Order: sequence, then C-alpha cells, then structure tokens
Amino acid sequence: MPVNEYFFTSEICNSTQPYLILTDRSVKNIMSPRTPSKNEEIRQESMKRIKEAAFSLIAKQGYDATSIAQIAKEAGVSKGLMYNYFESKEDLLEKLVTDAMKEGDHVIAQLLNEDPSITLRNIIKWFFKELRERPEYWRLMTELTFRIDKFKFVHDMATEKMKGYTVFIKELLVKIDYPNPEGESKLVGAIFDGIAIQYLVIRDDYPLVEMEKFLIDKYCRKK
Amino acid sequence: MPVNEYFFTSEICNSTQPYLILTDRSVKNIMSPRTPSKNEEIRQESMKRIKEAAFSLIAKQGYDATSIAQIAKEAGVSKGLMYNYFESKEDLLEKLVTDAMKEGDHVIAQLLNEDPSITLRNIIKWFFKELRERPEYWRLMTELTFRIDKFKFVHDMATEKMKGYTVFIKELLVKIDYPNPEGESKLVGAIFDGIAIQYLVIRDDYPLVEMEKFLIDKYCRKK
Amino acid sequence: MPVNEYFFTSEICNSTQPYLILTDRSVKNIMSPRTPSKNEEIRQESMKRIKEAAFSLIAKQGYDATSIAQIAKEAGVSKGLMYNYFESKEDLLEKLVTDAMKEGDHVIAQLLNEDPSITLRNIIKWFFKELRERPEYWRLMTELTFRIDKFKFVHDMATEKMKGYTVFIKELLVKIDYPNPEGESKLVGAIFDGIAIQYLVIRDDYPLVEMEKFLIDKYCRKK
Amino acid sequence: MPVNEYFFTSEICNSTQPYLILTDRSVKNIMSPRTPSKNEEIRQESMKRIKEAAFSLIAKQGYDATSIAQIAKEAGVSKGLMYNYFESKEDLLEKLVTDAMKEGDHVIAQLLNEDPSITLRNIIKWFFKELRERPEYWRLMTELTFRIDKFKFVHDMATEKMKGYTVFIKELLVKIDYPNPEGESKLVGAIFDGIAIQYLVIRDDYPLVEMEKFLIDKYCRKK
DNA sequence: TATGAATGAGTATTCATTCAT
DNA sequence: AATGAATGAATACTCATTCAT
Repeated sequence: MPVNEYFFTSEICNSTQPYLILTDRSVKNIMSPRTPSKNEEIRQESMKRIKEAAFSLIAKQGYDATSIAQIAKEAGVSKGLMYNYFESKEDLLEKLVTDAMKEGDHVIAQLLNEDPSITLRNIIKWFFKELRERPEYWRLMTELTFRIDKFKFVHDMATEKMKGYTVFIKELLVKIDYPNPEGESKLVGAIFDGIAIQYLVIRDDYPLVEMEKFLIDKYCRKK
Repeated sequence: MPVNEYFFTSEICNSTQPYLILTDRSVKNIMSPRTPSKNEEIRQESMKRIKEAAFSLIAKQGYDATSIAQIAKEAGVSKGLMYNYFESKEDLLEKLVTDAMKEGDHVIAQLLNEDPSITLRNIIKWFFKELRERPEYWRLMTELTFRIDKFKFVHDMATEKMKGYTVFIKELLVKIDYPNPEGESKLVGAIFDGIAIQYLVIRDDYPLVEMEKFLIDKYCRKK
Repeated sequence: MPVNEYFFTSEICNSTQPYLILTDRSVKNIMSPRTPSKNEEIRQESMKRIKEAAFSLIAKQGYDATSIAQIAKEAGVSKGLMYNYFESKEDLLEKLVTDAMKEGDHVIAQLLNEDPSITLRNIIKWFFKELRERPEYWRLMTELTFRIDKFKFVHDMATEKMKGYTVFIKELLVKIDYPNPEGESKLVGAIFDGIAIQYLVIRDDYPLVEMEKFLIDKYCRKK
Repeated sequence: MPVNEYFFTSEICNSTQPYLILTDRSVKNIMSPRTPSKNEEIRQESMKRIKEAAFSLIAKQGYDATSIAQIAKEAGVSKGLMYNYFESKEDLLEKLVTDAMKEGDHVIAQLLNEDPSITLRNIIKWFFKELRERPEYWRLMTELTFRIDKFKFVHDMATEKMKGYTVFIKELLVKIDYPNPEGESKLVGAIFDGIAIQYLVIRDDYPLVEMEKFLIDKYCRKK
C-alpha cells in the first residue's frame, strides 16, 4: 500500500470543504486560521456534546420538560451555539431519534439463521439485549410515538417498523409450524411492546430474565 | 404502556364522593348566608365541572398542552376558583387520576364468576370494551406513566396495581389448570399492555376484534 | 323625563356582561367580587396606559426599535398584561393606528363650504393643523407606510385615503377654474406629502407658517 | 421623505476611493508576505464586495431585517472580516450612506447649463431618472431618514443638503423670472419629496411620466 | 365563594459581536 | 488578512399562580 494513502484520513476525505488542496495559501495558513478539518473536528465535538446532553435529558424528563437552556448548560455550551447546529428544538430531536435508530438498524441481518427457531431466538435475545442496553432510547421513542400530533415523523417510523417486523415474525412461525401464526405473530408484537413498557416503567422490579427464558421456551422449543 | 395496572386495586371502593361528608370545617361555617350543605353542594358541582373539563382536555391534548385558562373556560369557572379546590395544576391531575382509578375498582367485582374461565373471559372482554369506550383515558394514563420524574404518583399507583393484578390472573390460571401459570400470568399482563399501546397508537388500523377473539380462544377455552 | 333614566349610564348599558341585572346574587356581591363595569373601567384604564406608552415610544423610536418590555415598563404594567389586551405586538400597533385614524376621520365633513375656495383653504389649514398637533402620529404613519411587506394594513389604508383625497381636490380645482386640475390635484397631493415629510424630519427649522400662507395664496385666491 | 436633500452637497467630489492612498500604516507593514499595495488592493476589493452586498440587501429588506451573517454570505466573506473594515453594523450603514451621497454629488455639475431653464429641466429629468433607476436606494434613504433617533447622521446630512439645494433652485427661479422664487423653491423641494414618496409607496400605479411632463411644463417653459 | 386583572419567571429563538487560530 | 465557532443579551410571547375585591 503506497505511503500516501496514510495522508488521506477518513476525516479529510469526508470533508466537504475543498480547502485542503495544498496551495500556497493553505500551506501558509493565511486564508484560513483553522484548517477546515480542524473546524469540522470542533463542530463534531460540540454537536456530540449537545446531542448527548439533549438525549440524556430528554430521555429522562421528556421533550417538553427539557428546555434548550437546560441542554446547553448540561452540554457546557451557550444557548446560541445550539442554533449553529440545529435549526430548532424539534430538529435536534429529529436528529437524535434518527441517530438512535441508525444504531439499531444494522443488526437484523446478523440475527438470521437457516434454522427459523434459532432466528426467532436471536430476535428475542436481541430485543431483551436492546432493552437492557438502551432503555432510555426506548423510553424516549415510546413517549414520542404517543404524541402523534406533534411528532408525526416518529410515529410514522415506528408504525412502519412494526409492520415489517410482524410480517417477519409470522413467516418464522409458519416455518416452524407454530399453530395460528397469523394471530400469534400479532400477539408476539404485543408481547414485545408490553414487556418493553412494563420494564421501562418499573425497571429493576421487572423479571426481565425470567420473561426472556419464558418466551424462548414458548416459541423456540424444538418439537 | 402499563394499562392493565389500572384495572385492579387493593383499596376497594372508597367513597368516590367523600367531600359530601360534613366536616368540622363546613359545620362551623354557619355565618355564611348559605347553609353549609348548600355550600358543599356548590363546591361539589364546581369541582365536578372542573374535573370533567380538565379530564377531557388533558386526555385529548396532553398535560402540558392544556392550560389552566383553557380548563377554566371549558368548565365555565374562573381561573382563580380552580385554586380553591386544587393546590396546583399538578394536584388537579393527581386527583383526576385517582378518581379514574377508583372508577375502575368497582367493576372488577362484577366480573367475578364461580367458573374461573368465565371470570377470565369477562376480564378480557372488559379490557377490550374499556379500550374501545375510553381510549383517551388510557392514552392519558399511558402518557403520564411515562413521565416518571414529573408524575411519580402515577408510577407508584401503576406499579402497585400491576402486582395485585398479576397475582389475580395467576390464581385464575391455576384454577383452570393452564400450564406455567406463573410465567403465563406475567405474559398476559404484557399482552394487555402491548395490545393497548398498539391500539392507542395506530387506532383504526389495529385488529382489535381479531385480537379479542384470539385471546379468549387461547386462554378461556374449556379443555 | 322619568327619573330612572339616570340609572342607566352609558357604561352600564354598553356592558356586555349581563350580571348587572339586580338579583340577590349581585346585590350581595357574592358572585362577582368586582362589578363588571368596575372591571371594564380597570381594563380601559390599563389599555389606555399601554396604548399611550406604546404610541409615544413607537412614534419616537420606530416599531422594531421599541420592545414590548420597554412599553410595559413605560406603561407601568407587566409584560404579561399586554397580552391580556393585545394578541401580539403587531395587533397592538394595528389598534394604535386605527385609533389614531379615527381621531382624524370625522373632521372632513366640517371643512366643507359652499364656496370651493374656502373648502380648499379649510383643507389646507386642517392639514397644517394636523401636522402641528399630531406630528408623532404622522411620523409613525409615514414610517409604517414604507414597510409595505410587514404592515400591509397601513399601506392599504394610506393608499385608499390618498386616492379619495386626490379626487376630492381635483373637483374643487375644477369648480374654481384652476388650470389643469388633473395634474394640479396630483401635484397638491405630492406637495402635502412633501411638506409633511420635510417638516417631520427637520421640524422646528421648517417654515411651516410660510408654506401654509404660500399654499393658500397660490390655490385659494379669489380671481 | 426628504429625497432631494441627497442630490446636492457642499463638499464636492472628495475622492470616493481614499483608501488607496498609501498611508503610514500600510507602508510600515513590510514584514507581510504581501506587499503593502497588494494588501491594500485586497482590502479595497473585500470592502467593495461587502458594501455592495450590504447595500443591495439593506435596500431590499431594510436595515433591521438584514443580518450581518446575510451580508457576509452575499459578499462571500466571513462574518469576522466585516469587523476588520467596519466597527459595527451601524458604522457600515453610515459608510454606505456617505458613499451613496457622494455619488450624487458628481452628477450635479453635469446638469448645469448656461440657460437656467435648461438646467432646471435637467435637474427635473435627472430626478425622475434616479427614481426609476434606483428606487431601492431612495427607499432606503427615506426609511433611514425617518429613524432620527437611531440614525442621526442621516438626518444631519439630509438637512444640510436640503438647505443648499433650496438655495440653488431659488437662484434658478430668480434667473428665469419665476414669480415668488423664495416660496416656490421651497415648494419644488416639497414636490420632489412628495412625488418620490408616493412613487416609492405605490410604484407602478403612480403616474411618473405624467408628473415629469407636468413639472417641466410648469417650471421650464420659456415665456 | 368567586372573579379576573395582574404578575413574573419561563420559553424558544435571533444576531451583532468577539476571539483563538 | 481572514475565519467561523462561540457567546450572551435581547426578542416576543406563554402561563401557572396570586390577590384585591
């Protein structure tokens, strides 16, 4: 691999700014006091701090109850800076949700197995793992989903995901000859939501481990 | 969305109208041009109108989006009067929720039957009936439950109810020799909550009738 | 005239509230802590103070440069109160302008005379009188008229008034056989605006008296 | 709206580009990798672009509605750079207005003719030409003039120009034996301002051509 | 008991200006 | 000379709550 490959970090390559082309001006740092990549770094850092602060506060307190001032304080930046990166409070929320969804998006493919029972078990396990690892995210999504009028984008995302997922479960149940797969797949959907909700509300008192075992035993047992 | 939690309570049937009992305060107040009982009547009437207005508005719009001014207008009273009866907006909400929960308590007794299968069927039917008839109420309870930090009292009520309820279902399942009653009763709890939340979000697109039949068939069939 | 006529002041009769009908309740002042007319009085007083403060500040500084906070402070009320009476800052402005226009509306009829020369002289005199007595109002109107995009209502009012007025002048000039009444009436319109503008800007240094005499001499001299 | 004030000035033809003269400051700055004159060239270029962007935006949208960020973007420079050349947003405006006034100064000389009637006709024609070609500029000047408290410098410039101008017109009228030149010159000033303001407000509906002919016919006809 | 005028702390958002680089 | 991330004071507006009557 030629040495010069090292000169092109992903950061530089992704830069949307053309200034890094080496000209007299950029070499002498006359035109630009900070390099564009340095600036981008600063931007990303600030954005990240804002997003993290916003996410944890909104997930804990809810969207309305969390003020821009509070987020800025938590993130250690000024209120004004938030509007360099996000058009509005709602735009910030949308980016937060989109980010969080992306995190979970890639996994499904890895859960597939030629044995449908195992696929189903993987899904169940993944669901409980998500619940344990990102409870705040699911709490937030649930809250937002309930506010259809205000956050249609969340509601739409959620509804669509739910449909695709129910179909998928049904096909698995068909393959493993589970009785009444049509109704049962809808039931499984409700069970997932129900467990999530109860866990998100009562948390440590909820028998998450027991329920996980129970579900796997109920739906993934080899006949 | 813990919905089923609200169906059962340990404190059975406290008077829903305790204010009519003549307390020291109202008895003493005899210099008033109105008799104490007349006064109390007026109080009850005003309170009722405020609660009704508050409930319907909050259920429709959410707690934050509903202002005291709006409630007062809908109830046909002044803003100031509201603070004669309720210490704050949050206190009003608490009394609203408490009332609504008490209403649910009465019903349970009527669902009992010497045949546990029939009792269970009655419960399932009542659950779906509630969902159809008072979706706003359940939406409100769900919304509030998710705002733990702000409305701890709802969370506590919900958790307590859920426990009592799970025990009750378990006993029914034991009586009808349903396999694994311990886990299954928790599952039924999750199913109720799951169905409720899905229905409350997607409404008309949700197969409520189908799910009701499916559940009755699954849990109440005589072997 | 029957004595009871004296009981119905205009204030009471105009009240939109029916409470003044003498019933036990209103006599004993149980239902309403302040009489509706007293309330209306308070409202009018507050409104007046806000309007006066707003008018003088906006006329002096311009609309944008005058903040709600400033107006409230000048009026000696809280910011919040302003929104009891006016829907927005712009609504306040609109009411201000409408009020000011009303003040000047009635006069025209009184300027008419069977001798068109005298009518014209009356108009010219009235114009200079207005300029002397309400310069802030005309300054404000001029400023606002220039901001078509934002204050279309002012622009429309102004344009309409100008048209009617030009036609009126033309007819007068026709009657007094002034040469070229069509063009001359438009010129007179421009002259009025021009004098107003110059006076409103340089004020005391402007030869208002001299111009008034000059105009009367030029246009109202008996042939 | 004092428009005509900007047409004449006492300080005739200061260099419109005084910055190109090498000052002590730029001469000394020899450690720079650029020559001082090269630097100065860059300065001039940047300043010019900023001024042009600022002028067109402010003329179109008004002073308050135009942000520094917008100007910088339009000019293709950074916000920070603006503060190298202008102390503040208001300072930028002041320089803009001063520049624009100077531009007007040059023209007058070209309008002069040994025949005073022709000079007057030239002035009238030039006035209407300006109005047609640069209405935004005149709109801006008018807007600013009316904000005395905020932009006193505009007011002062305007007042001074008006005086010089009135004297000039008067002398022309004297030469052509127009009756009452003292009053009539002031009237012409008012007429210019009046026509300008009416045209700037109602634009296409204003009979600009008709008024131009009418004025020339009225004031420049050889007897 | 009942009213509603009044308050003031709170909200999201904007923007001229600063300053490290 | 030039940049643009960052600031913070200012903006219009909202609303739960108080209190004189």
